[in-house]
Amino acid sequence: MLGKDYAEQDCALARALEVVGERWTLLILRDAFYGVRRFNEFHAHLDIPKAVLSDRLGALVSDGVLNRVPDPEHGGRYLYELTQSGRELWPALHALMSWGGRHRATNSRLFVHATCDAALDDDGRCSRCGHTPGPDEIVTMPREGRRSRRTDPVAIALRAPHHLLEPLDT
Amino acid sequence: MLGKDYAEQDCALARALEVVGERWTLLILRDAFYGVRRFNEFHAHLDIPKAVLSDRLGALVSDGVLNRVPDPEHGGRYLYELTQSGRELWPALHALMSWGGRHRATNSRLFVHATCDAALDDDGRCSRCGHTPGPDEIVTMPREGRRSRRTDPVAIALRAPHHLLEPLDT
DNA sequence: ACAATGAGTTCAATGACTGAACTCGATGCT
DNA sequence: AGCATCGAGTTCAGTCATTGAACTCATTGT
Repeated sequence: MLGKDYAEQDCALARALEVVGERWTLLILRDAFYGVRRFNEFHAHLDIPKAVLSDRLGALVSDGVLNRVPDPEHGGRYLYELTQSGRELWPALHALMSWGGRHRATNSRLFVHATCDAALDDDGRCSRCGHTPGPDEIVTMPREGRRSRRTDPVAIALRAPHHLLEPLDT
Repeated sequence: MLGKDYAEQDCALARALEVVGERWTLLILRDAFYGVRRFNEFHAHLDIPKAVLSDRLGALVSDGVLNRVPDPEHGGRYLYELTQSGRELWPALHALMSWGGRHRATNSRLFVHATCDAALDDDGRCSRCGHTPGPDEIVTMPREGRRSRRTDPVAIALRAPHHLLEPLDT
């Protein structure tokens, strides 16, 4: 996105969009909430050019939204994990997903409050207890009969219910 | 944004981003919530090239997020107004603004539940009654001592408290 | 020792964004 | 009536971002 800043807009939305407003960035963060942590997993699940993925991950790290940490199991590799500030993007992400699910209906996923086992409403509130859980208390799963047609390891792992933020097993 | 779609992502977020994910689009919608309705007001407040503004407004209209209606006061002119589906983007917009205000603090604005006269929290909930009002029940105003340095008519009109969705008087 | 995999970087071609100049119809002024 | 102005765009050349393919290089796996 040419000129990714909005210098003349002294507005909180413009500042937020300078961080998450570029093409692919919110999809990368969605995957991060789903538990994707490796470069190649992002690449396989997103069909994004590697150069762009590399650029976006770097920007998110320097904006403090992701952390790049050494992979304890493989020397020379790194994992990308959401920081606290990154996790606080969950409400915005969920609101956009809800809107997309309502108005551009495709296979939207279900989000469930783990401790109540009850679905979240469009405002992110648990339909049983009324609280608005953070991502660490949410389980996601495909809706009935709406499995993704993708066949990459991430898409397959996400066919089973999965706790947000927990590393995917691919 | 090259290839603005995300064809291989069968996901509600991708569908939403195909509508609101391009550069400038969410800032245009923010202005629409603030009551901006004319081409030139958008142009003056956003510092966006006219060709891009024209393209974005057209796309939002054909995506059913804005309506283009004849201006009753001026023949040959049109007004852009949020449709119902456009208004339902408010929670997503508010969530992004809250995040920007918290993590990239600049002059974020205040949003108040009109019937309670109490501020909204980061989840968009009224701090007095606990409801999550829609944009038609919200008043926005600058925070103390945080007036925008912009001098266009829209920025000036927004220095006074203003009911969302109501036409700005410029 | 050799091939394969993960995690990138480099590069040419393509497409989007920018700013300035131009158009065209509807008021507004004299 | 005639002229300038303003709103709402369109056109266009130059610049910059995105794409996809090819390349690198270190680390496993066999």
